[in-house]
Amino acid sequence: MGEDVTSALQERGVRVTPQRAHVLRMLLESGDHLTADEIWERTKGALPGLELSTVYRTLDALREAGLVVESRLPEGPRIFEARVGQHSHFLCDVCGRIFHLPSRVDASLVETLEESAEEFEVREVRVVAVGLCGSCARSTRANP
Amino acid sequence: MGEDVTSALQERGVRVTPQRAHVLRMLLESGDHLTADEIWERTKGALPGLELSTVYRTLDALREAGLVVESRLPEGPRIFEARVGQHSHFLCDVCGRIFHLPSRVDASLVETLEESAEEFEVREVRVVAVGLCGSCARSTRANP
DNA sequence: ATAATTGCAAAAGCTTTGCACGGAA
DNA sequence: TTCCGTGCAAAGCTTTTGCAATTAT
Repeated sequence: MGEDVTSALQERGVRVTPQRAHVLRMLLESGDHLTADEIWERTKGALPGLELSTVYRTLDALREAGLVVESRLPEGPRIFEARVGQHSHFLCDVCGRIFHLPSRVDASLVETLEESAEEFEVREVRVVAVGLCGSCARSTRANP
Repeated sequence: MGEDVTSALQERGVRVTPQRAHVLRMLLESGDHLTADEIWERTKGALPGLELSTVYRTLDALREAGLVVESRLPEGPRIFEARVGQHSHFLCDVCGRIFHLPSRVDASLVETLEESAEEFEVREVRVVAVGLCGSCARSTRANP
């Protein structure tokens, strides 16, 4: 598994350092959307003396290499995740959890955009939908 | 025209102050997407001693009243605009200009989302598309 | 050997907050 | 009159940067 991370970095022409390998592996294994600070908290145990500024530089490098994606929600600091192929998010108002929209939804959104916004050459679409997730909707109906 | 701004504020139960009236009128008249700092620069002439912190508090009040909308692009500070009914944006990579997507595009996006993301109750959708606007696309083709 | 990366420390940028005074309702 | 909004000053949080030592290739 550590091998995978190392070769992923090498293939992208990114110099392999313990910091980059740990951060990337943690993001891949957790599958979470995390702030730089949270990533720091979760990796500094394994990397004595790791600095938050190094986390930011590491994330920059991973993002440039296409291994990590960064997003901004309506509030709060930036969040980072391992790249998984699509980037649209659903943010639950109540529990604060972040979901990926199913990729077919993502695809339809891009399609819709490209069909109707002929003036523009779309390179990238970032969607953040906000509302109630399934479980919060159910518990809201149960305890109104 | 100043009357309109004043009554818009009153109708929403917002106390009318010169700061709030000027900021709202400027946003309405310009139709621009502006950072707090830019709003400050554009209104301080008419409002001697206006503080940037007051601009932020003013924008908070106007946003809570539903008169102003705030967005975050992939980079840079938040931007604010007078509420116009839809909020999806297209950001040109080259010239940096921000466009509103046609509202039918907005509507299709929400529709697409609600049809396909049945798990979620969507309350709000924020879209930022990034790419080339019409005029930048044309000049790129002209000077490659 | 060479160039890139890190730790450390400091600063920069954006935004919020506490308090006392002045202004709107 | 009563409460809210503002100016002013300070702090807070997130992110970036300079530099010397260290490390990957």
